[in-house]
Amino acid sequence: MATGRTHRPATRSRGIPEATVARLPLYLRALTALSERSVPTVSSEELAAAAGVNSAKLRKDFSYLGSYGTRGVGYDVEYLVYQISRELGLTQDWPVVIVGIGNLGAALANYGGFSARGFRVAALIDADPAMAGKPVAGMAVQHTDDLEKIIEENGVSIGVIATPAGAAQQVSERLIAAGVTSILNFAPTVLSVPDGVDVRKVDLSIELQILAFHEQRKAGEEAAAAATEPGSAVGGAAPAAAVVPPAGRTTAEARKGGPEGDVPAVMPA
Amino acid sequence: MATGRTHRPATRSRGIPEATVARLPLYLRALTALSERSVPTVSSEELAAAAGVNSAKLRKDFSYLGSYGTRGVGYDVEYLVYQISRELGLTQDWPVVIVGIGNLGAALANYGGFSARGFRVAALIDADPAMAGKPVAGMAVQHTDDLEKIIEENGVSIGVIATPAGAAQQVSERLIAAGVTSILNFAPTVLSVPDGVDVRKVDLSIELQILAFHEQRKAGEEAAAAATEPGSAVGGAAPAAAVVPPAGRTTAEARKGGPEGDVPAVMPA
DNA sequence: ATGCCTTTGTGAACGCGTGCACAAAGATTG
DNA sequence: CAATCTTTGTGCACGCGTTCACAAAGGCAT
Repeated sequence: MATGRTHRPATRSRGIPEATVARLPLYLRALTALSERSVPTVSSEELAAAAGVNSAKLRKDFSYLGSYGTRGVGYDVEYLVYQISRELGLTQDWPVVIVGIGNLGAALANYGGFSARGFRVAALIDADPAMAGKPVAGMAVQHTDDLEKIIEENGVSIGVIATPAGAAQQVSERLIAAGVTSILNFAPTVLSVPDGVDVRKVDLSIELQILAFHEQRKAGEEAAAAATEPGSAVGGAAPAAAVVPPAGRTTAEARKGGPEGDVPAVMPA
Repeated sequence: MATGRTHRPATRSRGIPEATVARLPLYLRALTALSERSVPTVSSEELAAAAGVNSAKLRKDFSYLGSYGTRGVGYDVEYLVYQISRELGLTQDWPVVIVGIGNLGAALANYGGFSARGFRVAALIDADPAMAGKPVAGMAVQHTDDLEKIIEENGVSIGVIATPAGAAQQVSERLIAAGVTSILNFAPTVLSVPDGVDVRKVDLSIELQILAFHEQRKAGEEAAAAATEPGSAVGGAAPAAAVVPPAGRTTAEARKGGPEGDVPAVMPA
């Protein structure tokens, strides 16, 4: 039910897999680019390449939306842009509030991609009285006291939290109480919200830590590979204590402690 | 996200599932908070609640790291902090460069969470000559011309891209050529990188679109529910339906009726 | 020591997502 | 119209991730 049509076979847009939904914006972006270049049609292979996914996956994704392709030809770009936009709800207007106008909040407010697709920054809200009235991205910052009023008057259902971690939970509660049902959280905290409220989080710190993990793993494998020369690989065992300095990256500080295999420093009783 | 890493069966005893890796930073954050409160031990149930996950999942996650718990008691907080930190590679120092010092790049540079855990901003890089030398977050911005030199001299293996979409691919190529093997991409573009390079993307626009999808779905369900009981209007913060007519269907003019035969009807308002 | 109580660690079942491979559908050409 | 070629749509199998449920393990009181 992209909309409220009740007569529609429930199998259509009701059950779109979450993984597919997450890729639709990707397809939409690629399609928009094609559209601007006035490309009339595109094959699943081409579009998949542009979106960085497997073509079979793309076709399956589109099959959840309906049969919008033409065999032997491909997909009509304009038509697909419209269908995906509609499915994602981008044919509507979504007023959004940003709470917490610090460095990040201000950057988000200035971000052009916001208004690009149906999203409109309805208000910027900050708890600091000194911020109130100040113009950010051509818009006066409003004080947290008016949060509820702003939400209700503008019919806001999506809120963006860019406050410090300590304030995030409370802000989310106020947003939700005022009627917000979707939150995009930039604060490094786990928000606990009632059922029916969607939360997506963007966490720089976590992303970096995940990258660091893989980076360390790569360094470990490199070291292990280098060690393959002398004695054969250690088999299924762990990268062992192959604490060989990463090849080619010997600059900077000497990496203390290898990838793994060093002895635990502390082991409490 | 990550592109490469297809080989490597990951069947290794040390092979930690990707999903688990993604949660480790979450656990670490919760554990750090406990540590600061001097809590000595924590049960899987408590920690899981703090991290917002299922306790069985948490125990299984930890089981990949080894048996660090004590039955009947729980996990030693300090010890676990250390183990996870080590596993994530946070006991090392990770110099990072941020490329693209616009609103977002500057916000990232000022973000405290960076230096918090082993990550150190080694340099801020921008293509605008006017930016060169300017201080941002207490650090002079450097020009893109010196990118390669900076990477090599500082042994940088992680790069953050905060440039406009158009510049991102080229920047990534230069970073990779200079030795970077992990990229955190904030630009709204799909980066194509060689195997062995990890890319994680943070895309505000995509997150919002995913939220919009669910928001629309919720509104549709509400409307459908309301339709069952005629009379009651939809309350809440559902945005006004501003349905746009289908874009010009140039090529497939005389196509079969519509998407599913229906023109986007306005929601039962 | 013995028995009870708490909590971990994990076997097993299930569901989701992915990718292969191919038949069917439509365009296109002769 | 028939043959051929291109590309979609999808059945199927596989692997990963999640969750349940429980036996084993350790602490603690008696």
